[in-house]
Amino acid sequence: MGNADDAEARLRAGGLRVTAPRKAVLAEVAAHPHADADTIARAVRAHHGSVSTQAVYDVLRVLTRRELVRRIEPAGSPARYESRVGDNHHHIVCRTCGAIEDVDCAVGRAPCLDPIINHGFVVDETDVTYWGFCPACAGPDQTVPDNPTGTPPKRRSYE
Amino acid sequence: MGNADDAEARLRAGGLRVTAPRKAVLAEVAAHPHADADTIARAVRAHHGSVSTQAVYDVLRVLTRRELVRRIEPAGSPARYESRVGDNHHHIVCRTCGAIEDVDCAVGRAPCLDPIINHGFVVDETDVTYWGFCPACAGPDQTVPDNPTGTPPKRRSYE
DNA sequence: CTCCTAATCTTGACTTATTCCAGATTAGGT
DNA sequence: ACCTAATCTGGAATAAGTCAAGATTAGGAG
Repeated sequence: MGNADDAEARLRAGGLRVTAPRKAVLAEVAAHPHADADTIARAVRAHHGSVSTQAVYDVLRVLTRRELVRRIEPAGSPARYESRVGDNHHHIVCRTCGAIEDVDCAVGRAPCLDPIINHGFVVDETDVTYWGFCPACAGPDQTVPDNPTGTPPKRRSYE
Repeated sequence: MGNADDAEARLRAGGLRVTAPRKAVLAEVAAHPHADADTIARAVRAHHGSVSTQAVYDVLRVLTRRELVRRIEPAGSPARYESRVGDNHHHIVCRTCGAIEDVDCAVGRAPCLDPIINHGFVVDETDVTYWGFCPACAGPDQTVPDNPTGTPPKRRSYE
């Protein structure tokens, strides 16, 4: 998945100028699904040249608008980015460590759930986020830790 | 709904000390569903005495933990609070003006949707957010405005 | 191939939402 | 009526992201 040439091809396909920061950001988003902007910035600096923080945000914004990446914002977490686009899949988030995994749409194509009462809204997308505990945080017996003192939740401190 | 006496009763029922800021915050959350912390703080100051910003955040945190209010965090928006709790209903959010309405759970009780593939996660809650345009922002003919220049989206600038 | 310009990138300040801290105040059990 | 843990106050700090102004550059026109 996502080497530099692939990134370049996708940028051109999206009608975007091909620049070093864009190739690098797109490649790193593909390499680190569900990473936040800061993680992506550090990965880019590690594997490619230096980039300004602003460039990373600008690039992510453009890629998101052109739908080359998808931005997700789980409650209590900074925005995350992924290069799996176009299928409206959903996410499952660990309350303890913040780990995120993809979940295929439970129902069908986007918008995959129609609200019964729509209050006159025109709905064009449905976000579904599952909350729980990942295998590591739930423990081997799959029981939910009700408060593992000493390991404060990194994400979503409420609830 | 939610006058001061009612708020006091609910605080006691939740095993919490009854204080002026708590009664005031709880009453204002009930009066302004889906308001953010700042809106609630201003409403409290307008209708009750003065309160520190910190007290409002503390109170909202405690009320959330005791499940007297529910905190929701739509992407691109500050956290919102509502006093309708215990039924895991969902929300529909206007991309243009940020208006939020309740939507009854489409399937059943919480967690109302089981992910097909759960990656070993123990899931205990499902968040569903519908995105679209409210009647006012979609226009009387219910068509989606693809970019009403001059009225930049207040919330969720991406996508 | 060279030039030109809109698009893009850089640096650095700023905003928003929220939390942390330390000390003062107070609700409500004894 | 007192005592103390819980709560509230004011102010500083933080995280994530945006804004602004000027420098650089990709890539189409000639």
